[in-house]
Amino acid sequence: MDERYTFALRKIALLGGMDEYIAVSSRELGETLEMSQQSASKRILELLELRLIVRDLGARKQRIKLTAAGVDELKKEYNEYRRLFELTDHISLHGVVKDGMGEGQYYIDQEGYRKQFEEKLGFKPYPGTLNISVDKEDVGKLDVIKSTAGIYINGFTMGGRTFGDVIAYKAKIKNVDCAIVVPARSHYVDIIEVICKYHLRRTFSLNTDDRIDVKVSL
Amino acid sequence: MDERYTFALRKIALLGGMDEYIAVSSRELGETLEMSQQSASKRILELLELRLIVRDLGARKQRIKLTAAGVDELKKEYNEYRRLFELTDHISLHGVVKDGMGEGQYYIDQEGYRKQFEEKLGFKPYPGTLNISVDKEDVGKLDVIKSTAGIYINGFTMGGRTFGDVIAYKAKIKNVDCAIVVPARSHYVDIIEVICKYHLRRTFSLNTDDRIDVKVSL
DNA sequence: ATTACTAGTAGACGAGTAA
DNA sequence: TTTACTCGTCTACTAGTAA
Repeated sequence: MDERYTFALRKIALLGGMDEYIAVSSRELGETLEMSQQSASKRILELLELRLIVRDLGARKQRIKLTAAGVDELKKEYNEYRRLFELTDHISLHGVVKDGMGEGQYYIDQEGYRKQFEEKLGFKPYPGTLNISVDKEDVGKLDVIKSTAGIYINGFTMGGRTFGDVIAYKAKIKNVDCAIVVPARSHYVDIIEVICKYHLRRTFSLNTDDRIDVKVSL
Repeated sequence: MDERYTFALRKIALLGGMDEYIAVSSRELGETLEMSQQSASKRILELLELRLIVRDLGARKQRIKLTAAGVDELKKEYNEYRRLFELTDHISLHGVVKDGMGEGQYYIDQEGYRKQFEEKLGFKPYPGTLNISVDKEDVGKLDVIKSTAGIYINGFTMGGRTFGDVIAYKAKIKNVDCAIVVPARSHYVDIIEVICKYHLRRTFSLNTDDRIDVKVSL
């Protein structure tokens, strides 16, 4: 991907073209890209050809918008910047305590997981998980966390029931060692489950909807 | 700034050249930039000329590193991406309560600031500021906040003493309206001052080093 | 191996202009 | 006003090669 294209995409996005169609003449785009109207017009044609933008060529003024592919290009570059500026040795997730349905305990208690947690994490988890609803603005950080290695916990079958692979990431809540656990094959999640040697709710006197921070190690 | 340069800077940074000197031959750089050895060599000379990188030209292999100016260029672009992907209608700053030296009160009490606060923010600030040491990982967000408009508070001279321009940004702490205040011509800061109608320390029973979140509106 | 010069060239750009 | 064609220029690139 030529940086000329991502540059143009970024500037179009900054003009608002990521969410909806925006009216931008080739002259205007030329100004923001610091090039002539002719070159900007050509750039638009190139981006259209690459299917990075779509256009609604009205009578007076064209309206353009990034396609999903165009947004993906920008996300790719954004993630490069995150690697440069955000990742130190941990990522902080902010959120609020939520009620689990008790299914956390059911999973943790499974011998197939339990043994691996002890072996690979170095602590015997308290039976039950602390559920945290991650702030909307921090949900993207989960992608970054998932792009790192983590500790692979193999799934198993037990009495005809299948328990999938999960990945654990070592973490801390106020200096207490714990781990967040996510399904290996998971889509979008905004609730994380935290396991710990201690009963976290009791240890920190947490109530539902209390704010809490989790520092995930990388 | 030509996107060709920031592209090269970003790739060098991803190779580790943001923190320390890295050994990269012009051939290698050419590979990562998808260009010839000759062009990569030229690009390096250009970046050197612009003082965006520095070089230690050893006998066998050159070692290069981004300068502060080079890192700033990347930060600028990073902030553009943050605006695209992170910013909804607010930015959350996380940090801990710190002791001010009482100078907050001294400034707030100045009639020159006081009147403008009341007029432009819509509340009469409690005399005194809450100082918050922003988490290291959130300090970068201050740049993003500063890149937005904010509410300009003009400086003034009073008894031979000059009080500089400051910028206020409306914010909330746990749903209580407040504002963060930063000097208009400020360098790097990691402590923010919060003003509010109420005495925040008392209202929220805050002690020094307590964790706290501030939601800055955009 | 390196880095980086010179020379030649492909292509990106802008001016002029049509629709 | 728009968008976008053709065409001439100029520049950013690569190949060849020196040090």
